[in-house]
This record gives sequence, structure tokens and C-alpha cells, in this order.
Amino acid sequence: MAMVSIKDVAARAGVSPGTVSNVLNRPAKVAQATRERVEAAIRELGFVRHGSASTLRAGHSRTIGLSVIDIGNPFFTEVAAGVEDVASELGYAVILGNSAGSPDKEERNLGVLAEQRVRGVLITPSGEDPARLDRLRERGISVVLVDHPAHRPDQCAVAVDDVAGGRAAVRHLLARGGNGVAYVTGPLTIRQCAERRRGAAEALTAAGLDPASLRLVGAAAMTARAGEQAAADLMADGLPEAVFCANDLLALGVLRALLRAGVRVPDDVALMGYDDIEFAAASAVSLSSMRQPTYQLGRIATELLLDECDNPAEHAHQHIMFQPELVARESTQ
Amino acid sequence: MAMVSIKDVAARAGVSPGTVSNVLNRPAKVAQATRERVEAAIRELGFVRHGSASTLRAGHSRTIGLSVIDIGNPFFTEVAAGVEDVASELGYAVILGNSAGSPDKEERNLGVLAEQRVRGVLITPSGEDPARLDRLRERGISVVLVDHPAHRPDQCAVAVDDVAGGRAAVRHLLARGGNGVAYVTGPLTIRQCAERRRGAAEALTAAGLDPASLRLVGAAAMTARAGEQAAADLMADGLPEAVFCANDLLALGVLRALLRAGVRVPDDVALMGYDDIEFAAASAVSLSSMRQPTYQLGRIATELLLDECDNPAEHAHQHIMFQPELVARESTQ
DNA sequence: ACCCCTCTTCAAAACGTTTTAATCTGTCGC
DNA sequence: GCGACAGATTAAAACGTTTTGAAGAGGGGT
Repeated sequence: MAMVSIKDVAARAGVSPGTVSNVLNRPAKVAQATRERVEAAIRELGFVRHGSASTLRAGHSRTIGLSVIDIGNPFFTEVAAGVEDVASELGYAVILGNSAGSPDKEERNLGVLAEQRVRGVLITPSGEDPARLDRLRERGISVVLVDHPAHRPDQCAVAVDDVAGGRAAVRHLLARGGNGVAYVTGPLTIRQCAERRRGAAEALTAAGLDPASLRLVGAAAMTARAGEQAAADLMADGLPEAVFCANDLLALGVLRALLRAGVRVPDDVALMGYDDIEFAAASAVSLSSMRQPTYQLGRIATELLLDECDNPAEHAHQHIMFQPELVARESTQ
Repeated sequence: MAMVSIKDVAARAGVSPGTVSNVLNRPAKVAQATRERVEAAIRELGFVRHGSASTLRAGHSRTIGLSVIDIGNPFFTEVAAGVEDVASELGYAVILGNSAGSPDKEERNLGVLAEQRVRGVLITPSGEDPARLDRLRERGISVVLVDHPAHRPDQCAVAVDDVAGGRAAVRHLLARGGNGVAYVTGPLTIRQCAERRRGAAEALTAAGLDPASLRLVGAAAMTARAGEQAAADLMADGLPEAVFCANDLLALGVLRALLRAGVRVPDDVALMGYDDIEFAAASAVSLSSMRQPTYQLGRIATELLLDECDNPAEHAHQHIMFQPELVARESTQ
């Protein structure tokens, strides 16, 4: 309540407000004796800098925005952990936005971030509309894409090769022998879903099979619950010998529904997920999956963003593409 | 880049800046014709209010802080989802802080929140030091405790009865027959760990057993990895017939290590977790657990916080205590 | 003595909004 | 027609910082 400002500190230390500001922002510029006097005053008065005033005057804040598609998905949680760690190390605050798959909510969240004058935004875009991101850039807010390739050259992006991932996953399923592969996927407007499908189709072609034979099973969301529903659809139309799911949550849902229906995994049906979330290894039948460097994704994206903000002059935009790694477990034995 | 301010809007609409501010903040106060003119100008110029300027002048922001112990734990993720939903509905931004179990990092995060002049803070405190929270309150920042009982009467808190939960869990384990119960726990400085232990001891007493017979197995963190380590300790000293873990992540780690060592669950050892995270039901041996209304915890805490902020006059502080619910699955069959 | 440097500190002007008290319209009651 | 009054708008003063250009102090070289 007793709002103590830079002026109070200045008065107490017997200097001008400008000097206090210098102590805060460029301590080297002020004589040691003065600095110590000011620091003492700060401590004694319990002064805390008013971030908004600072932002207003300096023209930029020390916050970044993080917009993810589903905070309930451990994939994004791990990304967020990486982001939070780096931001926290560098004294930045992270504003979290969960678009929950809805482009509307994403739009609203970006609006909030724009109002807050965040320094930059890390986003896994849910739609394919780069325009609104460009609008942020016009406002001087840097944008780094996470788990998504760059829309444009003058932009950083950190992604994982989803086509290669889809290809590797289905190649692995085919290697077991058998044929008839189903792909359980979220909305194909989600880039990850579409690209993993493309990779899956390529794997079929490479094996001399008709890529059109890839059986598509749509799920309304990329959650375990939606996976259970998808498994019902799958069983209703006759089970394939192999199922590739667009992510682990779907796969865990499919797995659960199959087991409950008495289907044996992997004997009757082989199953693959994607993301290799921590829980994939612990599931009823441990789940084969495609591992991605999630935590690193978050860390590197944040480092790129803050580098772009802190030295825009020397900053070189980077497009980083990781390769996913196949992790074979019981579900495809 | 072309920073358009309230003045530009005012000029374009042919009114004063004050009127634009009124359109933004109390549209009822301004004549309809003027309002429409201003709104048009806002749209045409793509004006976005400068949150920091607004915060500076108005004296309060539209952001809240959320400080959790482990963003990697699905328990907190669900809480965060509830928080984010409510905040987003009411136009508030959420600043995320992950203390990762370290009081130091928690302290640093609270510092950042204080600088940002957040309206209020939702926190699951990691230590037992209420003093620093009081310091926030002195600065006019409301605090609501999440998954933690209130420190003081003039404060909101939303919690779940951990003693009852621990009691129910161990009662359930004892009901299976057998005896010798181990409790795998994170640091007992974490309140949840301590209280669940107390409940566990009470259950032993109630069954006519010596509460001191509860075998404590410490884990360095509340993660699956730490759980695996704990299982090793457990096996080294001779397996008990029942194991109660302070949360599901620990339990999943214990489960994995036991299965790998050829121990049969539940035949050789019965196992219970806590939190009933989504993945507890899907694990190799589905995990019995104590379910908590996590998403609701986040929602209600946020509603309380924002009510306290938006009408401090009528706000009545509340201490809400939920009861956890036992979910029995294979691991205790 | 004088000038020229460097090292510190300072005063004052922003930054974009909200809010207060005052001004300016009409309108209504009489 | 006059005064009063409500409603709509405005001008101007904050809010707490950062930053800029200038002033002051102390030394060294001539």
C-alpha cells in the first residue's frame, strides 16, 4: 500500500531520481560510493521498480507471451518448462495463453499480449493464417514459431520434421509385416497432423503400396478421450493391423479402448503414437512413439526470441529443424 | 512500429483524448453518436490500448500471477487450465511462474510478479513461510492460496483435505488384508506430503496398528524418475505388502521399477498414488489413486481472486476445502 | 592562470493513459 | 425569458520511470 517510488529512494540516498535509475539500469555509470548508498536506500525502503512505468517510458517490457494449443498436453508442458526456465534466467516474465485449439481464443489471447506490449511472442500457431502474426510484427513484437516452420525468411522458427516422423513411424509399422495401416488424426487443418499424414503416405509409397490405402480416422481433438472415440470408429469398420496416431494422447485413448474391447496389442493391432511423452513408456502396453526434443524446443525458441529482442542489430534469423527419433516399445513388438 | 495512441484516435474522431478513454472504459457515459465515431476511428487506425500506460495511471493492471511448484506435473497443468480459462473469460492475462520446488526460484518469481504490478497472485506455496506472501499483500496484491489451507482468516484459500486423503488411501490398502505399509514421499517440508503422511498414520492407528510402523521412503522430488529411485530403495530393504505414494508421478515411477524387477502388482505389492492424473488410469497396471477436483480448484481460486480484486468492498474471504475421492483400480485389486 | 578532459550528477522532458473539475450545450419548469 | 439542471465533452494534471543534454567538480598539461 505504501507505494515507495524512485523519488523516495532518491530523497533517502540524497541523490536525484535519475541517479537511482542509473543504479538500476547501468550500475557501471555511477560512482561506487553513490551506488552503495542508493542500494542501501532501496533495501531499507523495500523499493520495487514499477514495471509499467518502466515499460511506458522505455518503450519495451520485460515480458514475453507464450501461446500454445493445449496446455493439457505434456508435449506443450515440456516446451513451456523450457521457455519458463530461460525467461526466468534472463529476468523475463512469461504470459501464458492457451488457445485450446480455437483460432478465436488464440486471436483473443494475442490481443491481450499486444495490449501488454510483450517484448515478443512464442507461438505454436493453431491455424494457417500468418497474417495476424505479421500484424504483431508490425507493432514491433518479435515472433518466434515453435514446432512450426517459418512463414517467412525474416523470422525465427524452431520445428521438428513431421514428414520424416510420419514416414519413420509408418515404415516401422510396415517392417513388422502385415499391412493395412490406419492413421488416427486430429483436424487436418493442424499442420502437424497434415504433415505426419504426408510422411505416412510417403512410407506406403516407398514400400510399394498405394498411399491412398492409408485409412484416415478423424478425431475431434487431440486428446485421450477423442482417441477412445476414434477407436470405436476403428472397430466399427473392421480393425486394421497397424494404427498410427497423430500424438500420444490419441494413442493412449485408442489403446485403452482397444484393450477394454479385448483386442490384443500388439498381437492383433500394432500401435504407434507421436511425441514420446513421459507417460507413453508407462502405459498398459508401453507405447512406441516418435521422440521430439520438447524441452529444448522451448529453450532454444526463447533464446532466439530474446536474442532478437536484445540485440536486433546482430541477430540472424534462424530456421531450426530437428529430426524426431523412433522409440520402439511393446506396442509394436 | 507506427505506434497509434489515444490521441491519434481522438484527432481522427474529432474528440478529446478523455472521451476516447471514456469510450474504452465506461461506454455508457458517452453519447451514442460520439461513441460510434470513436469506435470507427479505433477500428480504422488499428488502435491497441497501451496496457502499461493504463496500469500506471489507473494504479492496477489486468494481469494475475500463477505460481506453481511443478509445471511438469499434470496436476498443476489442470489447475492452470482452470485458471487460464477464467482469467481469459474476464480479460485478464496470466503470468506463469514455475518454482520447480525451489523456494529461491519462487521468491524470484514473486519478485517479477511484484514488478509487473499484477492484480493478484494464485500460489501453491512450496515452503511454509507465509511472510513473503504478507509482503505482497502489503503492496496491495491479493493472494489466494491454491491447494493449500489459508494462513490467516482475511485471505482466500482453496484446498483439498490431504489428511482425509491419506487416511482413505491407507485404509483402502489395509482393507485388502496384509500389512506393512510404506509411504513414498517427497520432502516432508512440502505440506501435501506431510499431511498425507499424517492421514496415513491415522489410518494405521484406526486399524489398531502402530502408526510408527509406517515405513517412510524419501524421494528427492515428486517425479517419476525419483519414484524409480525410491522403488530401488524399497526393494533393497525388503518389499512391504502395500505402498502408498505421495503422488501419481512417484507411483508411476515406482510401478515401472517394480515391474521391471519382476515384482507383480498388485499380487506381490499393492500400490496407490495420489491426484488421479489422467495417465493413472492408462498405466501398465492401472493405478488406484485419490481424485481431486483439479480443474475446479483453478477455476474457483481465480474466481475468488478476481472477485476480491473487482469488488473488495463486498468480497467475503472464503476457505474452501474439498474432499478427495478414492478411485480403486487394478493396482490395489 | 587557463583550457581541455573525464567522471558524476542533475533537471526536465517525455511515454500514453485515466481522472477530476470545469465548461459548454440544450431543455425544462416557472 | 430566466434560472437551474442534467448530460456531454474537455483541458490539464497526474502516475513512476528513463533519457538527454547540460552543469559541476576535479586534474593535468601548457
